[in-house]
Amino acid sequence: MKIVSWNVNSVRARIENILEYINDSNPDILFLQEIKTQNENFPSESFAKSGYNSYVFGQKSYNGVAFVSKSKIENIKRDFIKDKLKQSRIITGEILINKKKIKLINIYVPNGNPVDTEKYEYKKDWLTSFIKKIKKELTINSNIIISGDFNIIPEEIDVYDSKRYEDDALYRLEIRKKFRELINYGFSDLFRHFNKSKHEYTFWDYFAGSWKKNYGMRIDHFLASNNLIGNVKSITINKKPRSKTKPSDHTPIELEIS
DNA sequence: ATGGCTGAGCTACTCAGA
Repeated sequence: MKIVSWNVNSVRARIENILEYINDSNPDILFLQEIKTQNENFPSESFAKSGYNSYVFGQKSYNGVAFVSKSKIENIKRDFIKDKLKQSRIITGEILINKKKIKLINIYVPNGNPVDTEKYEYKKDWLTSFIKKIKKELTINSNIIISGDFNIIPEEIDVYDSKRYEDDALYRLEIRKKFRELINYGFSDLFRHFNKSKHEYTFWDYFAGSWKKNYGMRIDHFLASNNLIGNVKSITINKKPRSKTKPSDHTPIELEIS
């Protein structure tokens, strides 16, 4: 089974690119973030034509997450945590892989910049609530996949110039510690697990020729509960969609699991 | 090496992203 996570930076502005990606890559499930639209304007019909069901937690203009899936996803929920600002940032569901019930958690973590504002506090609080809920969730179901745009650069090798980001909400030590805390509850950062020293990125700014210069960062992640690592066939960052015209600033990360 | 792109909502310009 191929599961893909992609911050598309507007599902409507990106629909042609996404459909082309689906046609090329044939994913079973897409975790989308930053769909930037309300449920009623989500292009479910376009995905249906390609054979996919849509499960949407939208919001006007900003944020928004969705699952797009060939098979049905059960037990869809949009209230995994109580979001203080009522932003649409998490959708969860359940699937069966090899008769194992797997909890799917699709997240779009707040950016948090600039750091001396309430935006940063919101990010910290959000992560605190999320981690607390995950800890609780592990007592119910030990098979969990968390994926999405974490807006966290886990380590120095995950950004082209870490010095520049030391006081940035994506790389501040305090934020990276939250990521470590989550991992320490029993998850693996799958890309890093299978690529111990690779410098690969999932995001490049639109401006200043960032893509051409490879000034990127790895902020989109697949976390799997440790008991699922043996089921992972591959984890790949697919840079092709970032090179297309009218691209998202993020590129898909692809998980093969059986 | 910051905000010089980009998108939404709206239809002039702000807000947001990272």
